[in-house]
Amino acid sequence: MALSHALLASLLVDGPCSGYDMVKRFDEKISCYWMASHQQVYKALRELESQGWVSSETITQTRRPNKNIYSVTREGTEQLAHWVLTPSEPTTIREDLMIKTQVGFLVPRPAIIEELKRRHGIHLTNLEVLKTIEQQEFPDLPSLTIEAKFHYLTLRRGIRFESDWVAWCEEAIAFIEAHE
Amino acid sequence: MALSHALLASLLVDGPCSGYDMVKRFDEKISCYWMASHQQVYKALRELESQGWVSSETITQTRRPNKNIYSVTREGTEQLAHWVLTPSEPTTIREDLMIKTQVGFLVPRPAIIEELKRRHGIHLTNLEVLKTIEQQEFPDLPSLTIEAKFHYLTLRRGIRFESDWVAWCEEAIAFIEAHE
DNA sequence: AATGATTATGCAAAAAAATGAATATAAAAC
DNA sequence: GTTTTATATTCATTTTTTTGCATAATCATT
Repeated sequence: MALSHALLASLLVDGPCSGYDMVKRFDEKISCYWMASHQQVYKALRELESQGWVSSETITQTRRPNKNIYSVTREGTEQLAHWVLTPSEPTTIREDLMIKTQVGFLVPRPAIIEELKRRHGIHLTNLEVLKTIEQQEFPDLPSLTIEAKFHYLTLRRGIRFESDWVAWCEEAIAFIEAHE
Repeated sequence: MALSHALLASLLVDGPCSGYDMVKRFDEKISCYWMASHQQVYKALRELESQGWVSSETITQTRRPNKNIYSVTREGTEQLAHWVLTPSEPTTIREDLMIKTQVGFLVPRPAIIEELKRRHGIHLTNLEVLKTIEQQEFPDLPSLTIEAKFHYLTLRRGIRFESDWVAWCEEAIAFIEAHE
């Protein structure tokens, strides 16, 4: 189950946090290549704790509900390192938009163009966010620690991913509009 | 459930087929942006039939087990067209390799480099297959029917996707090797 | 003073996906 | 001659993900 490994990785790299904070980290989806609902995250953290891979400390708060701060244990770190050494296959692609593109001829041309433009906008926005982070947090690459360099590589993956979507959307829109 | 729509789209674009053939279409993963096991496919086809979105005809064979050939019904086509008109959000990314990259500093440098090279090889192979199809099946773009053009666009998405992975792997390998 | 957003966590059910096992025939490879 | 691969489908179990519901206090806004 890679979700638990994603949680361990985040706790290790970005520091200990509560389930609530973890959900926010996932939602921000920056440098994070996993999505999960809050129900999944809370459950997985409890399971990780019962396995001994994370430990939690309850912070009693008066003005807010109490929160459990989770940290990776030594055993959790070892398990994570072990998992990193196992090969992983490319994730299966499941992309609604590609099915829709395959049968785009079923609907009026403007409808599919509109959807492609909408997607173009989404990916362009994501791209701009990621590029801003790149400029602000990684101004001088050679000086980075090895940890930061690995973090930078995941950011680069995101930038490429979003750029690629933007470029494909533009190609697709132009191609369909050029038909006839 | 987008799996059922993927099945409808394939039956419509690539023609009626059996569950067995459908699994092969999925496995070939060319111009197909969905993955499914044979258990999933057979189940989904039965459900689609009970909904009336596909119909099946049993072909009695003597030298082979009998097979059920599924075709999209008029209602199935309408439903698919209707679904195409609904907006779809980008698929959530769940990529093991990115988690591993995030915490790549936990393992010896050569181990992570090896994994990146392995992934590079996988995507390079995929890319070559897709590029061959592009050249063979789409030599003259302007002359294509609109159906073929939409099909071409999904192929282009695949080519971009694999190219992007190849490029990132190369960038990542070079970047890590340049450290220190 | 009421409304909505934010912080913080949890249970339960349903849907979807992954995994394991099974059947049966026949052609092809070793 | 035996094993492997291909054809063709199904059932059952487990895991994972999604969706809906629930609680409860505080902070900011109208």
